[in-house]
Amino acid sequence: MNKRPTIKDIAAKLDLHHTTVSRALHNHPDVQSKTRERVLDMAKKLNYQPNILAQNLKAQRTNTIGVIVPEIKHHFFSSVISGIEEVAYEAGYVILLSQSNENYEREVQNTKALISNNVAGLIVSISQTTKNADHFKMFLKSGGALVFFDRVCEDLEVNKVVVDDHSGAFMGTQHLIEEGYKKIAHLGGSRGISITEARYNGYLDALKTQNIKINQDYCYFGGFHEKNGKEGMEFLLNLSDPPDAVIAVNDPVALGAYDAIKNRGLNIPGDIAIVGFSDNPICRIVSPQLTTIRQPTYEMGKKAMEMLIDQINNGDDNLKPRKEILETSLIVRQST
Amino acid sequence: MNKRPTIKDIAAKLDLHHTTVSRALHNHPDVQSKTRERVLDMAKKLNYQPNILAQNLKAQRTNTIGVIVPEIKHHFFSSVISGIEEVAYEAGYVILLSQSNENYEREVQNTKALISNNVAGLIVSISQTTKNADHFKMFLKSGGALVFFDRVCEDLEVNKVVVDDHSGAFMGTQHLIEEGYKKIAHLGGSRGISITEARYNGYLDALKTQNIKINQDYCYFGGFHEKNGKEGMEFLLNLSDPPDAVIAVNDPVALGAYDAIKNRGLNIPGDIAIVGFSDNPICRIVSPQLTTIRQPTYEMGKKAMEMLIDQINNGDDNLKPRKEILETSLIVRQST
DNA sequence: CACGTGTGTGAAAACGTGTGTTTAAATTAA
DNA sequence: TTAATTTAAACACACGTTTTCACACACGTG
Repeated sequence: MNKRPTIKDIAAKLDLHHTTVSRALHNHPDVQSKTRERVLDMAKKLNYQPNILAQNLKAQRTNTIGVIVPEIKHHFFSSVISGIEEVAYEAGYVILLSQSNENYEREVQNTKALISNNVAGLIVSISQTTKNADHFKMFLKSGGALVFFDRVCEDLEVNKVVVDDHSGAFMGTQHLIEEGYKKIAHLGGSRGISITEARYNGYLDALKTQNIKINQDYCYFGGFHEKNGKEGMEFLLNLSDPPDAVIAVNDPVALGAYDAIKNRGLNIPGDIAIVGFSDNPICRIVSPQLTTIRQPTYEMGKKAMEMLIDQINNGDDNLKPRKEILETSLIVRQST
Repeated sequence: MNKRPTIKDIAAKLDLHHTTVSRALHNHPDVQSKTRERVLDMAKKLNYQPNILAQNLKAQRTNTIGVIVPEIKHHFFSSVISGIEEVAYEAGYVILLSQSNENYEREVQNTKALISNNVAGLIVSISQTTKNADHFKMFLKSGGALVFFDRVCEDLEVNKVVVDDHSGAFMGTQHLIEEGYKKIAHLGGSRGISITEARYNGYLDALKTQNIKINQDYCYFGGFHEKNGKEGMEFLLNLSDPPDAVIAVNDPVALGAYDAIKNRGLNIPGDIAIVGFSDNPICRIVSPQLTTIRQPTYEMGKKAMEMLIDQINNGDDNLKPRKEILETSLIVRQST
């Protein structure tokens, strides 16, 4: 259990001052090349690794990025995290990950914990139950760098990365209209969440553009999980005049709808067509393969991290925050 | 951009010494209850959050756990991470996440970065290309706490959490035998990786127990991805006497095999039966639904974190490391 | 010889906390 | 009343690092 060596240990071995060692390790010009070599050799020999804690305390910043997502295990989020980590790695940052489990209190706890850990910045997709942004405001007030992705806090003036939810839902709905479906329903997410509203509006606008009357019974709002989709679809099927097509707020919800439809012995897309949202890998595997709106998840993570790094480096407080909108694309498969 | 308040700020406002503030915040008995209250009030008023960096530097330990996985976006890993995070959160730890992308050099880099960040412990599933454990030995030598999960380093004497891979593959193979399949093949992972070997041996032993001759042509070793499964299955189908059943090293590989089989216009399970390994949610959604060996992924993460915390708290160096083996179960669906 | 100019190194302070020890005041015991 | 004890707060130092400043020495120049 020999402790990690420090620059003082190196200094002692070489009969130098630890200051000199510090300089040697940083290629400071004031240190003789011969001395530098002795230091570097000894550092390697002792397997010296700098104590980042001490470095950070001294420098008053860290190489750590906090990430808060609702649920790690969802493909969408883990894929975004993957993108974040990739860029973070390149840039010498390391990510502190936590999940809110869609729970507001836990999101607040996580935020505080990450702030306490002096993260250089925060990348967040907010939980379904979060209606209040005080914990983020607090972070911003103390000069923190924050980027939201996907589920953003619309009324907070910070950098955001989203996909073009409106246009995605618009495309999906339009596709259904073009395919000749007349009674198009929408399985939405939790009300008040940015993506729920944007996708709902995309759906509405596509119908309006084609002068199709909007039937409020066809607009169901549940949540983002499979079971919400199943419940919603059951509700729709129980209507006296059930829809012949559905566009869902995301793929899990669409697959929940699959369940409900198959349970009734109905056929997709014969009886009911379905469009998902995200292009989860499952889409290609289910039968019939699910038509969906592809979101560039990995790119989203990369973009979010790039924006954050940019913000950290050019900490210009009065810089107008940007909202990066990534394009979605319609992937037509067998379910429509 | 007002800086975060420190105990010194609180002390200055109350005309106290910062150490008194420190003690007040920690309920030290040497501080008057009236003083303590004043301190707590001021702390709340200034929205004081302790600087964990400084605390950790002082205490020579952190509340940070490093996690290294091959790829975050894989359901298996993200689900394990979810379990890790859950227990970590309960215990006041926070996780530093990095991915090796199945690349040995990157795994080494990640390990070093995490060590530099003074993690209290490390939870690792090693990359496909890792044949050398020097980076972990280095960590252990300096007293680090390490737990491996799933893909473990067999020759390192540390805590491990694995599923009973042998018994899982045994069950799966036996199930195929019982269903009457005679020509059972195995699509394995990368040679040398613990789970590859354990599952392969489970397959072999099941055949031996039933006195079924082992055909080396039926044992293909690729990797852990879908494309490896597809390639492997194509190889098997090209044999002069192709198998009538396959047990794969994991679900993605099994699904890759699906691809190859469907491309040939063959029927599952009519022409070829398939058994996967993991019980990825996709299994229930593909058609035909995939028979698989369920691994308790979430529990695996929880268990790994619990073991790690245990090790950190009872830092008994001469404690014999444990190998926790979680039970697998056979989930019979439509593919067999 | 006095001066300035580099050059390589050491000394000290700082980042925010926590702990062991000391001091001053308040309380109790003799 | 004085000494002994308890209490509450302050002080000094440390964690590992970086940085500012100062110093010692060698060198060449006027």
